[in-house]
Amino acid sequence: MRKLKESRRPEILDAALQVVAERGLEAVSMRSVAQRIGLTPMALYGYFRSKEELLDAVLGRLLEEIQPPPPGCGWRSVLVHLSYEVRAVAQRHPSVLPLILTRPAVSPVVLRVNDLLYQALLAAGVPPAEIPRLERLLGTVVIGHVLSEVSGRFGAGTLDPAGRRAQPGAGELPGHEALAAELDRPVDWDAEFRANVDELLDLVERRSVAERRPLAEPRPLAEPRPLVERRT
Amino acid sequence: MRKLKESRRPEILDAALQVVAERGLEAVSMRSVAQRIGLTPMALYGYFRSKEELLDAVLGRLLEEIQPPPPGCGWRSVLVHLSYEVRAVAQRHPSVLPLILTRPAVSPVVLRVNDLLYQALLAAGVPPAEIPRLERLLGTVVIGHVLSEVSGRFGAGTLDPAGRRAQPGAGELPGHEALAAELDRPVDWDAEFRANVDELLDLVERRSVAERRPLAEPRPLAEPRPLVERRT
DNA sequence: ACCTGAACACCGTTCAAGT
DNA sequence: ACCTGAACACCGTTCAAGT
Repeated sequence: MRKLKESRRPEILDAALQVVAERGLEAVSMRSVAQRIGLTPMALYGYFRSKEELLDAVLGRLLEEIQPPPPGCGWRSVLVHLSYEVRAVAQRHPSVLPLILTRPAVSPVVLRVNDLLYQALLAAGVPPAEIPRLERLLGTVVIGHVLSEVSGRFGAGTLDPAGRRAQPGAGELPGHEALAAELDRPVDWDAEFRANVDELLDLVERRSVAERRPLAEPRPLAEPRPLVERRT
Repeated sequence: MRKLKESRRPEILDAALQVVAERGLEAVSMRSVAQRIGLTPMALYGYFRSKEELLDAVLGRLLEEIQPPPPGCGWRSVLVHLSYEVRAVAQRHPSVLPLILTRPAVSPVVLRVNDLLYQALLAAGVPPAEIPRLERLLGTVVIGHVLSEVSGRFGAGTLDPAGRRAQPGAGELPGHEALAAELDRPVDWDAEFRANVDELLDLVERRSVAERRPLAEPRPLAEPRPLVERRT
């Protein structure tokens, strides 16, 4: 297990992100990434042990874009802020997202975001025994929503709602019929995301019984990244 | 756009599922699936237009394992039942799951499950304007939880909680410290899943104001599949 | 109607070698 | 210390042909 080089890692990750942005996640290959910065595919193996590791690092690189909440926020604003940040990062890099539920995210940034969540739930007065579960539920809802929105599960293909209802093999769909008017309405995803987060935070609030705990001042979530000249 | 053959589709899907079960999702290739039933890779293109289409069909095949709720259930039991069914299917085929959030699921089964959800929410007395969002939220939580559980996001790699806290580059983690006792406890995922579903259904119940609507008797969700002899 | 064979343009990764 | 070149064992898919 050789030691990995560090020097050009950021440059390589940027190249990978460019490939994803321009040609999609499946276009990312050791060959395509290497080519973009004038290297042989094999050169990348000095920096990452495998393609998997490279992709994990790409995901970590994205999460570093998450901004910490502004100082002086209450627990609820902290949670709202972080949810919106995650969604914003996701919308900036839609094609990379499928990685997030497929690969375990163990970068230091994830840990620090989780820590902010824990602190906020403590500050909300949630009993400690309930906090890990509520933190996971919150994360699941935020990530699940964002992923569904960005990668097609909500879209349900190209069929409009009416067409979907009339699909062959579907048979009788009394629920769809009763809700036809609602289902044909276009969806405001921004509003839906806000409503979901809000409702979950109500749920959190209802769980709080204990005495509240003060929130620490937030600090930057990631080290400032080294600057890299791009050769495009 | 040629018409696709039907005859041996079930046989091919079974072969694909066997490959996934034995060697994982990445081992599924036109070559490996074809080989398992004594065909040339090219023969599959008579039944599926591409590997993508084959994988979509595999996902559809899984969803057909979902059992409809027993007759005479109240709306709440219907929703609980369906959540547990989805989780059970997921646990039976863990490696196939990543497909579910990556590919839009438009099989007739999805439609019929959605329809049961709509009917249950109507029966619960939720105002129609709220139902599509709540249905999506429910789906997101169930699928998100199951996926996280099965494909590693909750696992967070091989590090135990204590080891994770001590990771290099993590810095100060006051939230983790305050919750150390809780975080070191092993998690009962069954209980956590039940608690999440329960809490969401409470949330649904709090949304119900209108007069309730009777539930129709549930019917089978999928046609019984044609029998296929396996040649192993 | 259903399937095969050869070919094309790709993959990730190993190993030994080059400066 | 950092990178290259050739090679291996794979991919999905097209096209023309075979029975």
